[in-house]
Amino acid sequence: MDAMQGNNHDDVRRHNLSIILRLVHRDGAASRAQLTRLTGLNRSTIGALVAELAEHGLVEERTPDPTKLAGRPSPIVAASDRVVAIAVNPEIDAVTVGVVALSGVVHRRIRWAVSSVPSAAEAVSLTAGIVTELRRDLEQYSIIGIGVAVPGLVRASDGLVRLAPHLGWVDEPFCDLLAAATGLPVVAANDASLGANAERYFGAGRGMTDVIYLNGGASGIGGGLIVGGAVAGGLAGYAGEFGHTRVSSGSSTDSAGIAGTLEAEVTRAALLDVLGLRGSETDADALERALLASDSPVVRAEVARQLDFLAVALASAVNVLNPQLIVLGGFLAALHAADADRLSSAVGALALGAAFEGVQITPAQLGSNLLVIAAAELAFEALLLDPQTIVGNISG
Amino acid sequence: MDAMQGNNHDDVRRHNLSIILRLVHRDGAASRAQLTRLTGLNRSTIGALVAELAEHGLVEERTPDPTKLAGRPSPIVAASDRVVAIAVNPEIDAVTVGVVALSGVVHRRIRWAVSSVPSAAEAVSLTAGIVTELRRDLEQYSIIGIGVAVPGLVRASDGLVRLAPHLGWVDEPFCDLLAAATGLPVVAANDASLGANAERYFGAGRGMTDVIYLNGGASGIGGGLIVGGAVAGGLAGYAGEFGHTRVSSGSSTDSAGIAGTLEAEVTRAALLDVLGLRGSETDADALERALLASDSPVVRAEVARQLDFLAVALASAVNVLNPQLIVLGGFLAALHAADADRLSSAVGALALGAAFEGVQITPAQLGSNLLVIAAAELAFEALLLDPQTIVGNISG
DNA sequence: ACTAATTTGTTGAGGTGGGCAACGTATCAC
DNA sequence: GTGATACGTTGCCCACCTCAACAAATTAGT
Repeated sequence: MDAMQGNNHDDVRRHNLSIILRLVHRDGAASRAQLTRLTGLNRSTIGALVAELAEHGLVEERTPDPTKLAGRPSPIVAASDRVVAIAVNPEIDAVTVGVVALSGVVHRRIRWAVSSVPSAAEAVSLTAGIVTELRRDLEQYSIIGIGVAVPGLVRASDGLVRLAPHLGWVDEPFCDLLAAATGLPVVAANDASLGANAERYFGAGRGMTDVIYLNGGASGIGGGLIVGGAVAGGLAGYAGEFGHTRVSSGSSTDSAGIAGTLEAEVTRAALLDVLGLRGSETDADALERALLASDSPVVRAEVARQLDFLAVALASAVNVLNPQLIVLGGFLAALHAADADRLSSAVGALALGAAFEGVQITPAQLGSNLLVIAAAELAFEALLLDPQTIVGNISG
Repeated sequence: MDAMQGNNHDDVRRHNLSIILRLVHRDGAASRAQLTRLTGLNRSTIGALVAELAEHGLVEERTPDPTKLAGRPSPIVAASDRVVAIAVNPEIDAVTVGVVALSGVVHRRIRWAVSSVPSAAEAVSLTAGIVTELRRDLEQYSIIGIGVAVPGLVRASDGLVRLAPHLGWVDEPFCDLLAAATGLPVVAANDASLGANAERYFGAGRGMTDVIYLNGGASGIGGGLIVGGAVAGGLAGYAGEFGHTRVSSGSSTDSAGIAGTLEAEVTRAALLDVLGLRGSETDADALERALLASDSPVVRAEVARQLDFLAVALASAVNVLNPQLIVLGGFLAALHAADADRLSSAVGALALGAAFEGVQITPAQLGSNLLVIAAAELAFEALLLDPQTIVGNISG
């Protein structure tokens, strides 16, 4: 019952600043007049709030757009390009570091390839090096903090990486190490959960409150949930592991050693195999093109097989969560593109009619910027929650 | 983005009144001193807020408990016994109507048996009759409204009963009809979702934020979710249908005609069958006693078979939702009691280690009062959200 | 029993911040 | 130009929370 907190006047101010900053961050620039309508606040209040945000450098006021409407034009309020978060995404073959502005602009994206799977310590020192370099270039920018998208289970309470199977990390305090190395606040979460959130705000699920996101990677299937408008993390932040849902009575096992699961039956490797492609040379787009181009019955059969298994997992999720949107990323997007109708009708046959009513299945939209935007969003969260306090602690 | 609302001063007052009323409603009576600590508000503010709630008759202040502590004793604030909601639960063989006070006391529970499955119109007129009767007895009570727990899918936006398979109701505007017949505000939701909420606040899941609730009834398995501290309804309020999760490749079908689902494999009827019992004569307790008393290998095998299938569904749910508690009601509680260790280890074997860490599986606690409390809670929600406004609209 | 210490209710003053209304200003239409 | 429209700006008001001082009710110690 810790959420049972009383409100005082400071909370009102904080909440109102938070809402305005969120609006211009998530939905893009808006005129002051639009903000008054969206928030229901008085226009004099909006004026004061925007002035305060502008004073802190969080938003900028631009000259009004010509609107062809009568009346005094309203200045455009836009999230700052100079307030940035650093996004980090360690993977088996590279560490990606990005710089994303509060305005949504991706200033930089640096993919630093590594020859062998990086240990946590290596990833920290590599990242810290890149960050030091970046800070020299970003002297007139304000760096809010670092957000890390980890391909594994991250404990929500303290950012400890409990298990990142592909990286071989177990109980690595990546956050604390990186914070110590850079002196910046660091927050981490599961990559797929962050991806779900990013797609919800900036991609295919814009404005939606109940979204299921599944991402198919080279080594497994991860996912994230938006339930009732909030990222569902579960007790410890491990929610969203759709890959280990049982979908068949087969004996092939997944990365966790569990048999008959989605991750065991639906794999990128099997698709590449029937297509005669090499994984290392085939990105998501190439796979999709190859699938669409092929008319081999073997390929079609494998696509159908995988789609039917995917449908089992999705149908269960639809029954349990009654989402309005299912977003598929990675090779699952390619699979979906190969035969969208089959997937949709298979899910429809296995799900309750009412729960599936109005459910859309779409590919992810954010592409290669997804995890950069997603991780930066995590770092921005503290600022969006409390613009006044956070901005006070930043150099400038 | 409709949730992007600004806060003004009225909202502060409303929020603070709401929080205090919620605290004394959900966690029982508390002293003013405790309320100051829990809310973080100033004690003078608490005094004013409690006085306002007391003036409206929503809470009562009692003489302090002897606490053995130094200092001036703090009066106890308790939710009123006289402010009540009416709970309604239509079933195939009866309509149950209850009267529950804001204090949590169940004043009445009337189970009106019917000889044939009631139509929506019959259930409405039956309920309205009982309510009229009750209102005569409850003249000095304030009736907040009516909450209905429906064994089926209820559209969240308007309370339309989309589908209640066992009752044979399709698109029945039960809420509107009952509201017209009684003149009271009526809200409805799925019985299992409401049950999950009630167990969370008043039963096995007290104070928890991520709970999965599954209820085994005579004709199927329903469920509800608490995700991140809120009831997860999904887009239209249909979330929680665990019964149709696929758990086997068998061909037996469930009530929706889908094969190999939890509801098809795990049934009360099959348990009664191996026990040689009649369903109509066996309530949940009797079933549990019979299961515990039996040492027949046939019974043990059936219990094991059903538990293993239940484990498949629960493991998927654990992976996806990372809950802290799984609550089992109805015949699933009996099944759990018959061999709790088998269920727990089977789920553990199929779920990711980290996600299953710390997950408890327990039987439901609220027993026969569950749905009465659950439905009343739904009716109370409007009052708890805005004590000032709602109480103004009530007769007294 | 009396005093000291402790905790809490009560009261009145103070201040923060949003609403409001009047006024000023920038655009469009004619 | 002139009017209409829409919006920013300003000063005042007020709701409501905090704070500090004081009063009240209890326990512990002598």
